[in-house]
Amino acid sequence: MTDAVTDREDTMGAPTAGGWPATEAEAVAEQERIRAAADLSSPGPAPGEVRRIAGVDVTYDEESDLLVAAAVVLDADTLEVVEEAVHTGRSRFPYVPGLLAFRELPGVLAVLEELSAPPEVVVCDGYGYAHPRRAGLAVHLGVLTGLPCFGVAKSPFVFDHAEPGPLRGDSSPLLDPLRSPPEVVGRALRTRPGVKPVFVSAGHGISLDHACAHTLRLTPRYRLPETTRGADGLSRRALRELKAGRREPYGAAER
DNA sequence: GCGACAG
DNA sequence: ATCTTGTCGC
Repeated sequence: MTDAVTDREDTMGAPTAGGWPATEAEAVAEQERIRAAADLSSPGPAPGEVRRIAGVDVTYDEESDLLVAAAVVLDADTLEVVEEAVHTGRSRFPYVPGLLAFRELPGVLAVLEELSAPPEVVVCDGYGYAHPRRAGLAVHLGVLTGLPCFGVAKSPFVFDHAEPGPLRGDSSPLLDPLRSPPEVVGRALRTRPGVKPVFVSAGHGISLDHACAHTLRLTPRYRLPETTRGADGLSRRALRELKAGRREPYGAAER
């Protein structure tokens, strides 16, 4: 009776504000415009040319429909936290593979506004150019903000890659198998020896080489960049506190 | 038609 | 994404 697409649209909820897409078709059309506006040729800032580098992430609560977006700005040299911000909102778009940006960006844009000054580079939790329409989260955020952005994802999504060498810094091309010949869209990068690689792709205003260099600078101890770890931790913490605060003190919640 | 599918 | 304890190892 209904296919998967219809089911997803049925879960999208109330009409959205600010011209945000209300359907998957609108979102796809918007991605075509985003792709056309992306800067994929600038080398952008290299490590050492940057002071403030930020990570952004969003955590969701299924039942309440609430979300918390977090931004953590690090000193690019020392990796110390220099600023943090959170923003609470409500989900405007469901998770649909290939349309993640429409779920995450309202919160991310809002939390970036909370910062005292814009960061010089933003690291996204997901993909950039490595996307079916070359318009992943990091591309989209970069186009909307004008900030250099790149993506570091934890899983290969729809792309292919050979196993990188075992050492930190080893990498292999991330390939889109749906193009002939397969196009290089990113890199599987080993950030810790013997540990599963991360998947880096350029977004906007920064090259893949620089994105990988930043990623290695941000991973002195763990697989994932400190920016991502910081933003993920902060958003989870903030959502947990928010839920605790909304609950009645003695479990007298239902009414 | 079916499975896969960033977070 | 989220549900979840302990456990092995540097």
